[in-house]
Amino acid sequence: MSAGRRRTIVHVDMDAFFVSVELLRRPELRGRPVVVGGTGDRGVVAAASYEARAYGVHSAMPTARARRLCPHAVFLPGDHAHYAAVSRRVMEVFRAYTPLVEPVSLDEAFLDVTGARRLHGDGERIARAIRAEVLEREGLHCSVGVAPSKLVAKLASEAAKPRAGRGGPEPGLGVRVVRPEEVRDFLRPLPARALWGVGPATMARLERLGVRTVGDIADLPEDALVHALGPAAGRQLRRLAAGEDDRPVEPDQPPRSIGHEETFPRDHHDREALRREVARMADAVAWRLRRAGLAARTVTLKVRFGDFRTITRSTTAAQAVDDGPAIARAASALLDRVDPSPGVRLLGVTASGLVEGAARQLTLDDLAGPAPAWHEVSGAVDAIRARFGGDAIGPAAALRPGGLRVKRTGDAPWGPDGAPAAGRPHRG
DNA sequence: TCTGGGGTCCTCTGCCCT
DNA sequence: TCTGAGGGCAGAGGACCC
Repeated sequence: MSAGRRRTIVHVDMDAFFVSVELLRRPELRGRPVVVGGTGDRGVVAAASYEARAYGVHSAMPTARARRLCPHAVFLPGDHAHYAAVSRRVMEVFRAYTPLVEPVSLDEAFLDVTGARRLHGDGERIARAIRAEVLEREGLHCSVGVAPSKLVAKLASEAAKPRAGRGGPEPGLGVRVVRPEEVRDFLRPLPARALWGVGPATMARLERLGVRTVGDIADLPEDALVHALGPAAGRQLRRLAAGEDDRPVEPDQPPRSIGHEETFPRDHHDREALRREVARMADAVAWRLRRAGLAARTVTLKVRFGDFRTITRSTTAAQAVDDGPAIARAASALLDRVDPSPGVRLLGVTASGLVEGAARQLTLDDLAGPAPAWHEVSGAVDAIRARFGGDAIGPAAALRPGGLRVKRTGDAPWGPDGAPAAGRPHRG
């Protein structure tokens, strides 16, 4: 974006999205406290209605605590596939105004409407039109911020949101516009925690410098921030506090990693049981990779112990893969480097170093042994899942107490022991 | 009170290569 | 042949976001 051209960025944030979608299916729950999220002993709240928020329930709170705070709330497990379908339709509404739509999550997106103003009117007009259209088409409310940058547009949409009052939801502005000349005055009184990148750890360091508000950060010398937070974070925070944010709206960002992790109802101490979980998760990750047309070079195993200590172990191979057995082999070898005896609470498998799937085919064709040809097996698995659903088929290793069955060597970048079979790529 | 699951980005360290 | 500097990558961990 050229410096001379003033941008108009819109941030749309759906109000209590998961809960609102559920209420469309179950209108009899309207006006009642509703909580969507993990319903097991170790679950957390994904979304709470404004009626539930009035009792102090909020997202990321352990479900057990939410139950104590609001025992008469309705707890729903959540239906991610359905929310994703609704989200896709909402995003299509946005794209009718501009092709520059960057989804942040299922319920949030940035829009660069700079080039759409001639056709659709100024930012505020576009924001109100989008709100009205989302409500008309999907029956969902959203809050919209309009500003010259992503940071301020996001904070503006937050300022436009409804609030949870004792007597129920209190409506917000719906649309909040922050004009360029208003940016500094808008930012200064906000809590420092409102800035992108300021979480609990950074806030604790800032408090030691006497910082409470965004204005306090803007008034600090850059040296002090760099000393407290490091060069990258310190300088970035100073710029944001001054309202300087030229990050573009970027549609169609390819994923950097695809992973799957699960917290177990009870801690696992047995390596073979964990190996079966690894095989299952590797298969799930591989399926998602193939659906995205991607393959991965790096596999990371994440282990969280009963005391919440979390470690990661990763390995990188020269060739990218997208089949479950190869990813499972790599992750299983990483698992061998971990002592599960203290009790494993969570296990995760993540694929990164992603490349387009076409590059993968070359290497797999080269490396796959005469039998089985795993890309063909994977294709068959995908076809079955497409027809009968994701649970219709899975890796035998995930079911059999006998553990992961290892293929003969030479069939993938990770050998039978899980070590990269083709060596490290040339470096330097 | 007891902490999900999906991610991104940054920093630091060690290693390898030039 | 040895040594140090510097760059780049891998691996690990931390912080953060929704």
